[in-house]
Amino acid sequence: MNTDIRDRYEPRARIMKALGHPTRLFIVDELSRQDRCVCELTEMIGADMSTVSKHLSILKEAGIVDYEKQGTQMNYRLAAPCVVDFFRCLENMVKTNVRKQLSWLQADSA
Amino acid sequence: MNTDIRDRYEPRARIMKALGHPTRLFIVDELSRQDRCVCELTEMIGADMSTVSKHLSILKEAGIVDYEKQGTQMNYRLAAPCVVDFFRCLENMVKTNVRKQLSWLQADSA
DNA sequence: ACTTTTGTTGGTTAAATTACCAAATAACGA
DNA sequence: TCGTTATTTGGTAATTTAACCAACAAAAGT
Repeated sequence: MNTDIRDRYEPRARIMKALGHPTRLFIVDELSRQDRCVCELTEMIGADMSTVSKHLSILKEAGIVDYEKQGTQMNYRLAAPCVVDFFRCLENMVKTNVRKQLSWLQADSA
Repeated sequence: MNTDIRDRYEPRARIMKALGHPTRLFIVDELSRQDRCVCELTEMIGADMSTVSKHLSILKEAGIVDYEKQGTQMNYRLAAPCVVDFFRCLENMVKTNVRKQLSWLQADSA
């Protein structure tokens, strides 16, 4: 692949990739409402804490979240609120996709 | 992992994941300027045409692009222009990340 | 009909991702 | 100091992704 293109788009791709997992998308959504520690997020998500911690480090690495140590807890917060602006676009796309799938189903049964 | 969360966020995550690759990000950027056939994109990207075709099918599956057959060519176009609105946010994040890395480097050398 | 151009699909292989458990680290409180 | 709570890191196995080549399909021109 063209090296220029890779180098130019790779940093942006890394951010998108960080958002490309349901758990991490949930975390961003939740942090847009209020700051949370790892234990709270782990409780909500229902996975191993080490798994959640790794998801958070991916988001941190991408510059999407940041944290602050408070006692024994790590308080995570949204560092790039602009990502949430994109969620409305995503939701519309999901709706469009579902409508499309529905129309395929109806076409098949006809 | 909590099944509800997965089911709720998975469709949105799939769209983000589709955008999480430098080649696909380039394609979206290029299609935001003008429609292109697979051969043109392949030429610009410099990868195997089958590779580019597969990238396009991932973007199509996510509802990000659409195509129209014109003779022997497939003309791809951007189906969800709102994704491009997010690019400015991405660019700012990349800049912030680079600044942060720079400050780490300076802190190390000090 | 035959060839060329344009694209997609299947197969294979290497690399990346994800989840869990176990072990290590750090701050607190008894 | 010792044990507890909160969190990260390392290791491992299963799954997914991505790239190439080869084979197939469709439209166009000769």
